[in-house]
Amino acid sequence: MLETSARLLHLLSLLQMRREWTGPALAQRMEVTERTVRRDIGKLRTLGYPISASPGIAGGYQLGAGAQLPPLLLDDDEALAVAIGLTAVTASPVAGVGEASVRALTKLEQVLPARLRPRFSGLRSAVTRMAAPSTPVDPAVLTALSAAITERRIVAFRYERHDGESSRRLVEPYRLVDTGRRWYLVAWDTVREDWRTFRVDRCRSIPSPRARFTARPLPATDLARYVQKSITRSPYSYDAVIRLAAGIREIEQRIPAEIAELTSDGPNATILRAGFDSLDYPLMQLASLDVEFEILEPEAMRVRAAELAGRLRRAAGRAGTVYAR
Amino acid sequence: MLETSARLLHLLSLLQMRREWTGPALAQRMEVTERTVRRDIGKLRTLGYPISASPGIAGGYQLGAGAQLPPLLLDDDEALAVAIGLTAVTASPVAGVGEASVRALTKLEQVLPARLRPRFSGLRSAVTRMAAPSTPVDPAVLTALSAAITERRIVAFRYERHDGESSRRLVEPYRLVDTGRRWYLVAWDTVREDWRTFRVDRCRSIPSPRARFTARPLPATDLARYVQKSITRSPYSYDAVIRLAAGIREIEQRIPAEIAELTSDGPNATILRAGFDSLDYPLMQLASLDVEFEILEPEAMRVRAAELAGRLRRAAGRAGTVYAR
DNA sequence: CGAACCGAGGACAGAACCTGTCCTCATCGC
DNA sequence: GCGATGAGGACAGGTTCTGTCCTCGGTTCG
Repeated sequence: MLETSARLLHLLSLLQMRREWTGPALAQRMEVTERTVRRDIGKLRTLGYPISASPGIAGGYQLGAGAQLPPLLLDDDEALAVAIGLTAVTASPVAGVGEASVRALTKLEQVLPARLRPRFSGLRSAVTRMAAPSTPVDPAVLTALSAAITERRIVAFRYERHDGESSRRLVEPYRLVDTGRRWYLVAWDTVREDWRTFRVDRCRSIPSPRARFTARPLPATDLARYVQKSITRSPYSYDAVIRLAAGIREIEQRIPAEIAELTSDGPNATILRAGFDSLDYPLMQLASLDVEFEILEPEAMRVRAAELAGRLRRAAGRAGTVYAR
Repeated sequence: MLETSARLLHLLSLLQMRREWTGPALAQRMEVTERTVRRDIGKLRTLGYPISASPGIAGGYQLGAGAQLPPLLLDDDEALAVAIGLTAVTASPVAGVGEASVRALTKLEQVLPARLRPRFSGLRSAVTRMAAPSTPVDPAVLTALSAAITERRIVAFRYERHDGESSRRLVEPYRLVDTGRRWYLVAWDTVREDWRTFRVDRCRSIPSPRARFTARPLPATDLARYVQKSITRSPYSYDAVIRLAAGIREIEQRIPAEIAELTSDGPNATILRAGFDSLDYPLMQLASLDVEFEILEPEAMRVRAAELAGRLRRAAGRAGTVYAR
C-alpha cells in the first residue's frame, strides 16, 4: 500500500520535527483514525524505531534513540546546513570521520534538489576558504572521486607531481584514504599500468568520469597501511617542537589532546610536539594563547614567525612603534 | 503491508549507497521478483523520488535529484560525520544556515544511537575547541534550548550579565536568533515577567528542561529585527577598517565576499571593512595573506597586533633577531 | 543485422493486508 | 473519581500486493 508507506514516512518526519505528539493530533494531521495512528506507531516500532509513549493528560508519543539511525527527513535549510557542515569537515578533516564524511557528502550531493545547488555552491566556497589554512583539499574533488569509485568509472584529471611537473592522468579509482589530515587516492594508472597513490590536494582539476571498468584485486588488504608505506615522508609537512611558558595543566585545558602531544618541562614550562601542514595556522593559535612560547623546531617556522611578527608590527603602525624601538 | 514499506526504505537506502543498480541485482538483494522491484521503483517514483533508468547491457536504475530531499539513510560513521559537521557549523555559524543547523543537530541528537554518543562527545569537544577563536558558543547549549523550544518547556540556566553579574534564570524559550555570528535567545522571563533577549554564549550552564508552558503571543512578528533593536551595540565586538597593499582583484580572490566588504583604494590598495568578535583570528588571517596591511581602526586591534608581533618575535628567537634590531 | 540484456508495463488470480468501527483496559494528572 | 491518553482485540469490507505469465521498446556488442 503506497498510502501506508507514505504515511509512515510522514509520521516519522513529524516525530522528528517535534519532540512530542499526541495521538489525536497525529490523527488529525494525517487525516486518519486514531486507531490507524496507533497501528502505524506499532508498525514503526516493529521496524525497529523506538517510540516511547506516556498516557495521561500530558502524554504523547516521542521518538527516541534506537539501535540504528532512522531515515533523516530534512527540510531545505536543514539539508543545506548538513551539506555545509560536511563540506567543512571534509575540508579540514577530523580524525576518525574523514572517509565517512566524504561518503555522506557524496550521498547528499547526489540527491540535493536543484533549487538548493546555487545556495550550496555559494556557501561552499566561503566555508572552504575559511578552512583553507590547514589543508587545501577541495571537497568537490573528493566527492567526484568518491562518486567515481562507487560507480566504478575511470576518471581523468590533471595531477601535479611533487617536483611541480603536471600531467594528465587516466586512472581506475578504488579507495580514498584519509591519513592524518591529508587525502590520498589509491588507483590503478591505466597508462603506466600499475598501482599509484595520488595526493588529492595535488589534483589540479575536478576529476571527470569516463568509461566503466571492472574491478581488479586490490594491492593490499589494509589500504590505510599500504598508503602509509607508499609515503616516505611524514604525513605532515612540518613537525614542530614548541616550548610554552606555562604549566602543563594550564595548557591541557586550552589545546585539545587530539592535536598535539604535550609533555611537562618543569612547573612553568611545557613542550608541545605536533605535525602541521601549514606554518601560519599553528602560529596564530599559539600567539592567541597569551602564553609566551619559543619555537625550537623547525627553522622554517622560526623564520615564518619572524615574518609574521614584522608584518603585524608594521600593520599596527603608530601603536606598534612602542615595540619597534 | 509492513514488508512493503520496509522494502521501499531498503530500496531507497540501496540506491543512496551505490549510484547504479540493475533490476535483477536489486531483486536478488531483496529476495523478491524482478516484477516487484519494478513495481517498487514505480511506487518510489509516484512518491516523488526521481529514479532514472537506462536499458541495455550497461543499464540500471539510479536515484537523481528531485524536488525535495529523500529521507537520508546513513550508516554509523556517516551519521557521526554529519553530527560533527553540524557541530562545527553551529560553533562558528555560516551566514544563512545558523538556525537550520541547530534544528538539524537537535533532530539528529534526539535519535542518535547510544553506542555512537561516546564517540560523538569525544569528537565534539575537539571540534568546538578548534572553532573557538571566533565564537565560543557551546552547541550543546544551543541544542538544549532548541529542544526545549519545540517541547515548550521552561528552562533553567545560569546567566552572566554584561557587567559580569551571574544569576539563575527560569524562562520560557521561544526562538533562537542568529545575528551575524552570535546567538540570541528570545524568551519570557518568568521571574521578571517580561520578554528578555539572552546571549547564548553567556549561558554558564547547559539549560535543563522543566515544566511545560503554554505559548504566549510573541512580542514581535519579525523576531530577527526585534533582536537587532534590543541590542544597542553593533552585532560584532569590533568593527575593523584595514588598508591592504594590493589591488582589489587580488584580494577578492583570497577573501570571501561573505566575510568582508572590500572597496578599491587605487590600483595597489584595498580598503577592507568587517565586523569581528575576536581580534586575533582576523589579524592572523590577514598576516597569512602575505600582503602588507595597515590597521586604520580600531585602536584595540592595533594594540593587539603589536602584542602578537612581540610574542611572535620572541618565539622566533634567534631567527627573529634579524627583525628585532 | 541479430543476439543478449535491461527496463516498462498489462492481465489475472489468490492471498494478504489495511482501515474504520466498536469495545475494553491500563495509566497518569488533577 | 474523572478526563485524557495509550494499548490492543475482534470483525467485516474493500483494497492492495505479489508472483506468474506475457509483449514491447530500447541499448550495446559482436
